[in-house]
Order: sequence, then structure tokens, then C-alpha cells
Amino acid sequence: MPPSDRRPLTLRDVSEASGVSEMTVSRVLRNRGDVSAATREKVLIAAKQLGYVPNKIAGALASQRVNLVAVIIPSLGNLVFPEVMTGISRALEESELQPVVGVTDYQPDKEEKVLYEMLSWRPSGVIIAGLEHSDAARAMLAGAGIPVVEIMDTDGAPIDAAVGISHRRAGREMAQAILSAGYRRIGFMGTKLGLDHRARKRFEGFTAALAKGGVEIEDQEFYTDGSALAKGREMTQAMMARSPDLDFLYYSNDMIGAGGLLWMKEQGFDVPGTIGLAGFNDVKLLSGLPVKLATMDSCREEIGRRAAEIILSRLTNEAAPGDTVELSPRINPGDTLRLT
Amino acid sequence: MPPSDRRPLTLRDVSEASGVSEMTVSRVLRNRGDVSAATREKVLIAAKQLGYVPNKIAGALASQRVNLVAVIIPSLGNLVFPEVMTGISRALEESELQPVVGVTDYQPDKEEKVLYEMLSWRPSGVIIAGLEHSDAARAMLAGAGIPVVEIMDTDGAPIDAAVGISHRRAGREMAQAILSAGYRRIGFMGTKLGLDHRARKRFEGFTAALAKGGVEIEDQEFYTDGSALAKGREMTQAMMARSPDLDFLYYSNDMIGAGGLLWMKEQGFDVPGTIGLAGFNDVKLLSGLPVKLATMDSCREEIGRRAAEIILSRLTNEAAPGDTVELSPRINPGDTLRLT
DNA sequence: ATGAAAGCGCTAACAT
DNA sequence: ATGTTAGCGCTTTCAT
Repeated sequence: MPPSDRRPLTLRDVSEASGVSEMTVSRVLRNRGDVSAATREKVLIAAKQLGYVPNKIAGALASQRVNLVAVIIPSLGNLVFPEVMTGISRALEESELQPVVGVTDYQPDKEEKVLYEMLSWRPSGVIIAGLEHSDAARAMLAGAGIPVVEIMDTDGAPIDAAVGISHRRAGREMAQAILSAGYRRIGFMGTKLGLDHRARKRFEGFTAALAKGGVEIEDQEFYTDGSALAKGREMTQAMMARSPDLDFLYYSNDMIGAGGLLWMKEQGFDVPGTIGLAGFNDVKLLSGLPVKLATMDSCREEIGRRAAEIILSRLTNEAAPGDTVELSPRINPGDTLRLT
Repeated sequence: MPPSDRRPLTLRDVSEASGVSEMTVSRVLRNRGDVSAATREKVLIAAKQLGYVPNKIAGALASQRVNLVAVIIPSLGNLVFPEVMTGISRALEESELQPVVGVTDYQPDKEEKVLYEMLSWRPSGVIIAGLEHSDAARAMLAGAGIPVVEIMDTDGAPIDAAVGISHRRAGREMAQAILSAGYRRIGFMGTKLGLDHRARKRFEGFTAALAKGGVEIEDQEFYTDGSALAKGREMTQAMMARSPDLDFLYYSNDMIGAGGLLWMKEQGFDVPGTIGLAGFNDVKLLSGLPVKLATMDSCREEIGRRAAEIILSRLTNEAAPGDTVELSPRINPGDTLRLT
């Protein structure tokens, strides 16, 4: 290994070291065009022993192609988004494309900023969580001239394509399952619904379906931050103190549901006999709990995979834009929802 | 909004629309150099209403600066790395720099590939988990001519700088705490130690300290995949069936420890009276459990923050390279370790 | 199968 | 305060 110069190596260095033109070196390094086995060998050896690392900045500028897919999500601490990422990565693995993540913390202004940053790298496509964006963000996405897939949610009109589930329907179906299991006095706990549009839509679907069954939510409580498991405990305890007659608790996510469930079991409640519980997401993490919480699969990995596949197909074929893929989440009754 | 052309907008478009030279447009958009308020205004208006998004590819090539920090970590599903990311993001927030994540899945060959990919974008710095890398990876890092901070671990020689904790010491200190609390018949459960070097080092420190106290591990079990909580349950149950005399269980992470703890409580074990438990990481997620597992803080967010700060200072001052920052994790006895 | 020339969209450096 | 010129390190295109 030569003493590391300050200047990074260029194609020219490899060209000189191997006695082959820059152009041919470039061809070898990208496996494009015909190159004789002999020169190929020479170049590869020279590149390797110089420790040459191509400059994608220059390559991208020259070729006008950037093999990056911008993935814009609200959070990484959430368990659900890492799984979406897994789906995306798997789908992209075989291709040239690479995902790059940006995080918005559920804040529209941050989403706008992150989107702007990412678009300025001229990615080949965008996968972005949710259907709700600021006007500026929508304009950027619409004007970027690249495939855009909005994920997680299908309740609304996508800019280009969408893959997700209907959260309104998810809430509705859970309400129906609860009603037909005979529960009637229902409490709800969840995150503050302001910025989490999907949680809000579930709640709307839930209350609408209850209303159709002549039932109203008896008690509800919202939280903003803190450990979800702990919040679930606290809120559940408070709610049961306030409204001891409740016979079902619907949580906007599995973590707070699990917190509530643990508290219930400790207190000796008869679950799901006298009171039932349900969450949302079907997070694998919790599969080690003594009792399994009723929940609904949010199809996270499949959403990621399908979204990436749409990007890929848009980039090769001229697959028609405008398609929405709505996946169907299943209720998983676990041990906390009476069966009918 | 004009009909979206296929061709993305360039500085030239803004220049023409505003009647100002490209160079001045560039200055306005970057807030550099002196520009009169009047022209500034003109440019900003033109740019906004065209919907111009700068091309960072071109900018980076021209300026030879890329305001990206490559962050290379083993996994995102782990809870610990998202927290490291939080620390990094916070520290970088005020600066021009932006983190970009690459994931290795704990595989050296994938690490090498990801590193190569990231370096080919010529980032301003690298933050990479662990001190163990393939020769090729080490060579790339050493030769990249940019600040490199290896994080999480300080048991070894860094390429450039390092921020982390000594996992050997962590294991040792936990062993000492366990011994001085009077426990003697100790079982260990953890991930297969092959590729998780930090877990291995904790184990080594742990057994070494036990040996110094004349104690040997009585039983041990390793797992590879699956839900950690569930694995913790299963392994604990199996181990207690096999070795009912154990009076302490040390887990290589909090999640399997929590699984074990839940099982123990269900079975009615007297924890920490007849048997103690401890994990590692101090993950906040678990703070809603009925009983708090003894654990040790792995200083994740601070590690991220300090690493990012080192990159920043290297980029401005010529802060001396070669420094290792060793943080001191504290034992948090929770409710599952007798106090002395 | 290989090479030469032109230029991708910006910014550094130097005018003015 | 603003403009002009010359590249950044590659790849495209066209020769040979």
C-alpha cells in the first residue's frame, strides 16, 4: 500500500498505473462494454492495489443517474419502520438501487426539509410514509419527475402510487370484531392524534363502526411521549379507576396495549372474560409475553417490499402510475379477545 | 406552477428567470458572499416559483465537499442503534453535516460492501460500530483521508478515534456486583458470540472476574434468532429445568433478560431473593415492566453525540486524532439484584 | 476492443 | 456587489 496521499485516487491514477486509458478503466470497473480479459486483469489489479474507490459523485453527474431511493419515514425508534426498511432492502437487494433513509419525527416542516435535502441528491425514486404532506412537499414530489410511492396508508389520493392498508377500515374491523364478541363498554387509549394521521384514521373508523352498532366510546385518553409500555400501564390504571365498568380497551398500538395487559394480569383481571384488550401492529417483539394481545397485522415488511417493487418497475418498464395497492390486515385475536 | 418539464431545473433556469448571473444565483442560494438585498429577493422569488431544487451532486463535485457523515451500524431492529442515531443527529443538527446510515447485519463482508459504497460518495467523516473490521475495511478507512470514529467499544486500538465503553470491564463489573451480592451459582444466556464482538467481550470479562472470585459459570446457552423476549423465556425455562440450583442468570441483553424475568415471576420464583437476574443495555422500552431488570447502561445516545462531536471538531480545528473516549456505564440494580 | 473529446451542473478563484 | 473562466472526476458519444 502506498503512503496515503491526501488527494483521493482518481480513475486517472488507475489509468496510469495500469497503462490503460481512463475510458477503458471505467469500462472495466463498471463491467460495461467489451474489454479483453488481459486488460481487464491489468486494470483490476492496479485498482485493487492502489486501493481505488470510485467517485460516485462524479459518476452520477456524468451519467445523470443516481441509484438511490429516498425513504422518508417518521421515526426509527418505532419498531414498525425498521421492518418496512427490511422489506425495502430485500426488494432492492438484487438491483442497483440503494435505500437512503430520512427521518421526520412526525413533523411536517421537518418532512419538507428532509425531502428537499434528499431530492437535491437527485434520487431515482422516493418512498414516503403517509398521504398527508405540506403543499410544498406535494409540489416537490409531483415535480421531481421520479416515481413516488406513498406507503402505510391508502385512505386518500396518492400523488403517484401508494401501498398500504386502510387504517379506517382497520379501525372499523376491529370495532366490528369487538362488538360481535359482545363487548359494549369500550375505552380507547392512544397517542395524541394530531400528527399521527394513521392512528387518527383508525380511531375514526373505530368510532364510526361502533356508532353503527349503537355504541359510543365511554372513556378515552391520549399521551404524547415516554416509554409506551409504561404509559400503557399508567393510562390503563387511571382509566380503570375512572371507569371501572369498561369491558374492552382498544389501544392505538401494541406497546401501550402490552403495558396495559401486563398491569391487568397483575391485578388479576379476567382477560378476556370480563374485559378484553386489543392493540395494533402485531409487533413480533411482544411474542414473548405470557399472554398474547389481540392485534392487527400492519403488513409492514410487505408494504416495504411492494413499494420498492413499484419503484423498480417504474424505472424499467413504463408501468402505469396512479396505482394504489391496498393490503388487507388480519385480526389476530391472541388471548385477549373473546371469540365468537 | 409551470408544467413539469422532464428535465430538472438548473441554476441557469433560475438565472434566466431572474436576470441575474448563475454565479450570483449560486451565492444567494448558499448565503455566501455579498449580495444586495434587491437581487437576493429577485433570485429567491424566481427560485421558489420555479420550484428549483439545487443539485447537490454537481455542487459536491465542484466544491469537493460532501456534507455527509457515513454511519455504519449492524442493525436497526435492535433498539440500541436508533438511540445512537438520535445522539448523532442531535449533535449534527446545528452543523451542515447530515448522517447517512448503512446497515451491516453483523456481517463483515456486508460491512465491507456498505463501507465501500458509502466511501464512494466521499463523505466528510465515518462513524462505524465496533473495532473489528476486515483488513480491506481497515485499509479503506485508514486511506480515506477523513475522520473515522469507531463507536460502542473501546477494547482495542482504533484506526483513528473511538468512543464507547469497555465491554470487558462492563462484564467484569457485573460479575463483581453479582459476587459481592452473594450469588455463586451462575448461568449465562446470550446471542451466539461469533460475530457480536461486544457481547463476546462482556462474556469474557464476566467469566474472568468470576474466575478471580473462584466461581465458574455453571450453565450457558446461546441463541441466534427469533423474538428476544420469547427466546429469553424459552432459554430460561430450559436452563432452570436443567440446572435448578442456579441462583443467578446473566443475560447478554435486556430483551432476553426481560423474557426470562417475566417467566420467573409467573412461576413464582423469589427474585431477587433466591435467584437474581441481570441484563445489559438499560433499554427504556422495558421501563413499563412490572419488575425492573438489573442492567447496565450502555450510554448509547452519549456515544452517538460524542462521536459526531469528534467528527465536527476534526473538520474545523485540526483536533488531534487518536483519542479514545471511554465512557463509564453504571450498574442499575433494578429489582432483580440483591443489594450489598 | 480501445481511445479522444465534450460536457454533466455546479463552485473556486479571479476579475471588474 | 456582480460577472467570467476554468475545472471537479467521471461517462457519453463518436472515432478508430
